[in-house]
Amino acid sequence: MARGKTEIKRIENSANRQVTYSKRKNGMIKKAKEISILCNAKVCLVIFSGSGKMAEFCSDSTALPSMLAEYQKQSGERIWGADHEMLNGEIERIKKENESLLIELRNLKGDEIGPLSPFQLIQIEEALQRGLTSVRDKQGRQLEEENKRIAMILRQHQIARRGGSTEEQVRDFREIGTGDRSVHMPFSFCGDPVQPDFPPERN
Amino acid sequence: MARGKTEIKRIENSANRQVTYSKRKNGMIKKAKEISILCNAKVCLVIFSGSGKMAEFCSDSTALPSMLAEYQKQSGERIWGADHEMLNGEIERIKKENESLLIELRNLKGDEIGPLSPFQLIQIEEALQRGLTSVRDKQGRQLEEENKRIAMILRQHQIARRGGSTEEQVRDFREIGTGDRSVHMPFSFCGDPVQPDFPPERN
DNA sequence: ACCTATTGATAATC
DNA sequence: TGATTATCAATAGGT
Repeated sequence: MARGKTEIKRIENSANRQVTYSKRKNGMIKKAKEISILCNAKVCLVIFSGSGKMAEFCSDSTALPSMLAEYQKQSGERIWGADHEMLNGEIERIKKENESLLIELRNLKGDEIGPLSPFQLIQIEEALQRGLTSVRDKQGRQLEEENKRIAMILRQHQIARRGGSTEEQVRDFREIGTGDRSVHMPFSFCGDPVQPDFPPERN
Repeated sequence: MARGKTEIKRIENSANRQVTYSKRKNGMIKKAKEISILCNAKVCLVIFSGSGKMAEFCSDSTALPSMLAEYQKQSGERIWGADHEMLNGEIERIKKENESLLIELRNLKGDEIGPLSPFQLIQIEEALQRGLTSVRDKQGRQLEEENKRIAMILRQHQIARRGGSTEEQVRDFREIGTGDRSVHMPFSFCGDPVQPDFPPERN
């Protein structure tokens, strides 16, 4: 604007462009400050240079979110709309999935089966029966393994007793009963649930 | 800036303030346009007058969302953060809930019980047993009701036969066997699931 | 709104 | 970058 009228067109000289950018950027920020003070206005100014560096002035930075909300309302533009709506949709979807899982789970546990039809009840019954079979089968196999382990340990101790009972081997024996019960405790040691259909020992 | 130096302080005269706002607002928007052209910069300028009316200039309105994302990244400020993060948190929470429900459901169905401890297996077994009891109890009660219904209908037909068998009454009778099976079909008519612990008729 | 004296901004140059 | 300065552009106050 000085030393010759400035045409408003892209400044081709990169250095000049950079300098002009810097000056005008400062000028705009100054003006933004001024108008916000003089006229009691709220201003939000964000500038990105050609190289992507950002500068900003905001008359009340804490109010930026609500300003943007207001902006969105007044301009009708959806700024974060796409993102936001996607998330909301996702939540709805998952919640529904959740709900149906919960219902299925309750039904399997025998709750809220009041409104179910006989046919549905039969399906649930069959599912429960299959589950029970699987679980008991698994318990049976765990039991077998435990029995094998115990048998093996006993055998070792019999051998040890014949060979000469050392301190170490006695300690080994004690560990059987004091280990992590939730993992190593044989099934047959647990309270008194409904017993599986397996004989206590098969081999 | 003209006719006397302007102090940068709130203009108390409302009319003057309004005029100055209007002029400076236009000036700023012009400057914003100019810098965006001259320096190849991206500018987003949003101004709210004291009365809340909005004016804006944005060098590339379609790019506003990504500009705001960039703004958020560079400034570290959370623009839409509160809302957005809340939604994300919600999604995470529900997904976890979902996952655990799914695992529980699978376990009840006898799937993926490989890594479970004997103790866990017992709990599942008990849950299944309880569910089975509930379901069969329910089936038993449904069966009773069905039996009562059938008994009642038969009794009506016996009465009808004594009184004089009309066409309508015969049609009624046929409907018993062709109705919606999933709702009205007595349990005892269904395939051959494991039978409930109830006798076919109690009263 | 328009005008214009004046101030403020800034392009060119160093 | 920063300072200088000749110019141009913006605008305050009046109409």
